[in-house]
Amino acid sequence: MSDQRTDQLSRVFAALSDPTRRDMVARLTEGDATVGDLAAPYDVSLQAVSKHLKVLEDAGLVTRTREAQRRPVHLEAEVFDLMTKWIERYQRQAEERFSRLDALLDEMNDRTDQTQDNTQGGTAS
Amino acid sequence: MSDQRTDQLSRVFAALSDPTRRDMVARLTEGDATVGDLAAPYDVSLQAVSKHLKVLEDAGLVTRTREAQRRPVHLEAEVFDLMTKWIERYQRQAEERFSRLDALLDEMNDRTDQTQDNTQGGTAS
DNA sequence: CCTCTCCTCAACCAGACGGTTGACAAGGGT
DNA sequence: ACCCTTGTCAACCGTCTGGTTGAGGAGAGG
Repeated sequence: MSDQRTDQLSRVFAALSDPTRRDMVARLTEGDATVGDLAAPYDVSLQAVSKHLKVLEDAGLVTRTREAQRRPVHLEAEVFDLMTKWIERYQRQAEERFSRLDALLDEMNDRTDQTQDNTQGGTAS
Repeated sequence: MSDQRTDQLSRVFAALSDPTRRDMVARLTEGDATVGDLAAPYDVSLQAVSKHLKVLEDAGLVTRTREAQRRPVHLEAEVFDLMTKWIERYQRQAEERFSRLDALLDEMNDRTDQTQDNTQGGTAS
């Protein structure tokens, strides 16, 4: 299948399931940053931050280039589209089904009106 | 422990980071289903599916009601908004920064053209 | 009543995850 | 040359996770 050792979508969702990593992504929307910069706000070791960045990188959310001893981290915002597409798809489907269900219920109400006697003003949702 | 165990956004992302769970959500857009229905396509025990559903429920993506011995599972699509809002916010920010950077680079190019000559003979110390 | 269906709870296990510390590679600054 | 800054790699540790099996609760239906 299209499962290349856990697909990217899974990795993206997993990466963003950590508040610290979400925070880093938020920070990166303001511009590239070094590992040290990103580590500063948090009370964890630099190595931990390095690991977080590896997770983000493996998810394709981030790229790291080389600049002297520093490794500037850059946000790759296109990956967001992957999620948005997935979400929108099922969100839309759920809404469609919802309106179909509404229509169905309306129809059932109509039928009930025809076959059975209806109580007055029964505008049940 | 600042929030209630872990915040909902984290739980939602974590819940959707599993392909099986994403698949279940996809299936639920077509209508409510029982645990057995949901378990059928996968080669795992019913208990495992039950656990998956608990994760989805804790994330607020799903609700389970009671109907005889069965437990129909219902998708709560509103939770998607939580993610979409988060994503869109930073996606937009990243794009804005991108265009600002573009503009800045253009301006820098203009200035370079004015103040300096070309790369030739640049014995810069 | 007893049984069968549908599902959850509890215990357990292997592996992934987030964190730590220690060592060290890479590259300036002096 | 030396050292200091910046960051990664590796090993280790406690916890969470996804899976299993076994036991059992809640109803429908003989």
